[in-house]
Amino acid sequence: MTVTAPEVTKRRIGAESSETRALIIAATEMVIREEGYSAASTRRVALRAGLKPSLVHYYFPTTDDLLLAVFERGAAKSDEMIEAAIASGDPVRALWRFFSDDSRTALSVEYLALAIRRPAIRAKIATHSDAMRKQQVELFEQLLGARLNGPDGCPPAGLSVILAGIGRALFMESALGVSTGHKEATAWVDHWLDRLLPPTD
Amino acid sequence: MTVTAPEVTKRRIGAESSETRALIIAATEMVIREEGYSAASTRRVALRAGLKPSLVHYYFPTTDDLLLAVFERGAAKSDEMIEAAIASGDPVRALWRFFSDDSRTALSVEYLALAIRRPAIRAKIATHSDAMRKQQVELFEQLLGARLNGPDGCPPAGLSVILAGIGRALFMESALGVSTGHKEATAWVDHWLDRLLPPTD
DNA sequence: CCCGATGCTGAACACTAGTTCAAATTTTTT
DNA sequence: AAAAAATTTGAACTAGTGTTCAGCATCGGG
Repeated sequence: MTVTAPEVTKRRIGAESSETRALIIAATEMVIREEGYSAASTRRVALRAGLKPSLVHYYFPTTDDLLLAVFERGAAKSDEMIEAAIASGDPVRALWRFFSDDSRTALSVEYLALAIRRPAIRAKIATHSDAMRKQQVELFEQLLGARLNGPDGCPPAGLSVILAGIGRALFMESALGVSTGHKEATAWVDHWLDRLLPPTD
Repeated sequence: MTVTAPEVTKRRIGAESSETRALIIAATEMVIREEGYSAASTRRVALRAGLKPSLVHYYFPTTDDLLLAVFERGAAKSDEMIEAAIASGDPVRALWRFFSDDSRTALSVEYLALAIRRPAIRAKIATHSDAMRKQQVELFEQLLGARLNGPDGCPPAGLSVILAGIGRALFMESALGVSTGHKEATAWVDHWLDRLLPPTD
């Protein structure tokens, strides 16, 4: 007999499919949205979800496990939105709308902050960011190919960085309460996109 | 007798001019640089400076007081750098270099994060950001006035938002470990500035 | 009907943080 | 040198966090 697995006396963990588990993830996302990632402690999350802290740890042994799960869910949602944008009639502008969407950007900024301080999570977020960018590069290449080398042109990869960067800047400054120049920056992006990709009207 | 001031039995606070005070501020900035603003606790700062926690509180009754002082010092330094950029022969590119300077951007991103979660500090940071922007708008107006309305043009306020935004994006993504498209974005900015403001060579 | 798997709870431990304050120490003033 | 003022320290209190774990509850199948 004997043999079997040399399991290290694993602790019990709640099922992936559990409703409670989903509830915890949702509550965590809310907390992050409302109070920032640094408020996303297992205890606060528990309070928010109306559960006991130890139950949170039953589903997510460590806080990193929880945050990772939350990010994964968020990333999946964001991927869906991008897919939808790409599938739309005007993918570039849809993408720009995606980048300047406050609610999404709020989370993505929190994840970024999270990544910088949580090594365990950084890799996953970095990989996802990079994959998103590459996907966009391909899209831009197909869509704008010829035009990108014109005098107003911009390599696809640069375009992606620039749109994402401006979108994030607008959001972060708004959160701070600064908005000088935002109208102008937005108008410029619109204008630029119009030259790059004349509206088909 | 009596009368005098209705002082609320104020606690004693260390002198503004104290060396220890300066040391504490410097240590705090280091901690923020190396471990992020969330690591800037009075106790960690004390450890870092080789002092006792209570001494930190002698100079800065609350953590917000400390962070505010640190920000003020940082803002002053940043103002100096901007003044230097403006006084240089090529202010716009000097400013862009300022925005893409890693070491400065690192701090400014931390301050931004700080502001979003520390109401007591938000106002000061917001005011400073706005003042910086307005100063730049003026500069761009004087410098680029005519050209800004051309087909490639951009209102000065927009230009400031865009350069700051792209600079921050490049930094944050680098910190994360993502760099796809960075070369291209940087090259595009350089190219754009060249069209807007031909190098005087 | 019992039994094991699964879900959940309470209590506890170790640790970090902010803050206060009386007392000790050092420096400055007189 | 005595007195006053400024600086520094030690110890403590409060509060929050991550995490563990033994055990209670429940529930579906054998």
